[in-house]
Amino acid sequence: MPASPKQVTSSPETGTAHLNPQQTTRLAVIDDDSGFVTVLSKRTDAAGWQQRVLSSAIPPDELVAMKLNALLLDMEVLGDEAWEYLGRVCEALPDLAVVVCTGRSTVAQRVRALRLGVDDWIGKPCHPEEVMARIEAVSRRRRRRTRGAAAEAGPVVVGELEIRADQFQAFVGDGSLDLTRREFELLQLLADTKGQVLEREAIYQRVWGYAMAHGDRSVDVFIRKLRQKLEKRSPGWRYIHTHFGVGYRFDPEAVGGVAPELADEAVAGIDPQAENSQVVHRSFTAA
Amino acid sequence: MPASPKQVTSSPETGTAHLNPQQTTRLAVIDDDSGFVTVLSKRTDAAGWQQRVLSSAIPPDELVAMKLNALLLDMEVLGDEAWEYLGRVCEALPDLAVVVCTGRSTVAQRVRALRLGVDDWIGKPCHPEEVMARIEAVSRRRRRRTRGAAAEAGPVVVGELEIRADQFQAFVGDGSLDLTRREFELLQLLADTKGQVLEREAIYQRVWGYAMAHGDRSVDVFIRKLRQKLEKRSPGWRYIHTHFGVGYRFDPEAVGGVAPELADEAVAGIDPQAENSQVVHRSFTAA
DNA sequence: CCACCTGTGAAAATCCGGTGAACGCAGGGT
DNA sequence: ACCCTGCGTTCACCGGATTTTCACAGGTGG
Repeated sequence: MPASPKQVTSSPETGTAHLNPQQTTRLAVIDDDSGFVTVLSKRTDAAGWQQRVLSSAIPPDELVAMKLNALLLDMEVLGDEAWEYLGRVCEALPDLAVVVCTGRSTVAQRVRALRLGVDDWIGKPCHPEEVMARIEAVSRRRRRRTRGAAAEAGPVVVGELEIRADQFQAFVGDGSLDLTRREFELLQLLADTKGQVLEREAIYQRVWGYAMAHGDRSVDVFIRKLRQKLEKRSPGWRYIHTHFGVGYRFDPEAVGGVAPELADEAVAGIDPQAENSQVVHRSFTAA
Repeated sequence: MPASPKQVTSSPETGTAHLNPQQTTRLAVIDDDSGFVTVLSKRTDAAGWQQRVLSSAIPPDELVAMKLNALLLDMEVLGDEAWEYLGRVCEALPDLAVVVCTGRSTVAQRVRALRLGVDDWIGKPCHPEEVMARIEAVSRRRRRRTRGAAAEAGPVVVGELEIRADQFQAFVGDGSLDLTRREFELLQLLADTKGQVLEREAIYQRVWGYAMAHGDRSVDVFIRKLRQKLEKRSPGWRYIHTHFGVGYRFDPEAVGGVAPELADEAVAGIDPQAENSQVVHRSFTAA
């Protein structure tokens, strides 16, 4: 019970590329050219990649469930809906590395695909080694980006909080907030963008790794959990502010349990009932 | 007491129909193939990219100083030190998009370059459009991550107003106007089209995201709310002008005892432009 | 002076975000 | 193999914030 560090462990990498630095590549291949697939598989296995081969397109939702890092596909197996499918996939999983490897193509087709969100286009025939190198190159940026921030130097301190990326945990003094992975990732994102108002979609996108479905309230729920844990360890500080109709903003501010001059008001206002919650940020405009 | 928890506001889907002045691409090209460079430049200029052409390698330090987004280079002009140079550049500027565009090459060379940190490798001859599309594709990921869609450029200042897209809010000095989301979007649209007279239908279409029903007065109501909040924080300035029978026009002008001549000037400069000659609003101020 | 428009207030209808709780899944332990 | 527990997702409900809708008053133009 006492602050047992629990954290990480669990949960396989949530798909979010955001916080999975070190992780083997999880690749899905949509192609029916058995020769090509076989040869490629041999290499990827040797490289320790996890791979799944599909002989036809599958809905973006299922791709999400696979928690992939990269997707390699041949336009030919997609048939007529190829473009529309590419568009949907790239939109739903903006963080997924999408590489097309297909036969003959025109400049116009390649440009169209690239503009649609595809990360690279390779013509067949091609060497598996180059395919892998290109997939790595595409994945690299994301990894460097996210990892850079994470493995970063010292712990980040905001307000009374100490966020330790190396522990996937946050502390107040020596007490752990006991955040789950998702909670931690959310907190880290917020802290990284301190002061900015983030829309729910943007938060979801960056923490969960894929597009938020209309009406999903996960972000709200996690914000609540975070607030609870923050309040528990660091009462007297307000960290997460709600911007009605927009999203949330992280900005630590000591809230006054202390406002002597307004004693009466304050005393009256002291309602022990935690219930109040109703944060209501109202930042600027002191008025 | 419930006096006024107020905050920003909301608005569902709608969205964002605004144009986003995406940050321009800053590209450096290291190549001595004048024909290629010329053709490419024509395209990049047309696309609004900022570009610098170099006929030989320059030290990474100088590349840093140029604040580039992308670097396009031909292995041939680098000579013997090509590999070593690529390595240094990729290491020194991890966030720079590095694309090689060169003549014949072997799989081994391409793989080597990609593993070294190069983001893409294109063989010459190639179509400039594809080169651009690939550079965009490489830059895309980083851009998405670093700046959410909203954060774009700095705050916009008009009159006494400061419109901060990253906060979904407008300020006068340090005081927030306390705009709701819809109000903010309306203000943003107006400010973006400063000086133009917008018809109600057009405003509705762009802020609400769908066609305005006949007889809907929402736009009028929101204009009133905006005017109230603007007046409250910035008296002495007139921002929204009514064009009878047409719509509204945003144009900040100091009003009041202070600089009459300025006001005249401004009014005079306005271009009626409405097809109906009749218009000619003349904002009833002066008196 | 007569149609039209636009400015206003306020009531009515919606939308939003905070909550508490139920579900389903997966890992660990027995 | 089975049960227990932690975690992430989904729902339904509720009070409060925001948007729409209305009816009327004041202005504008011809």
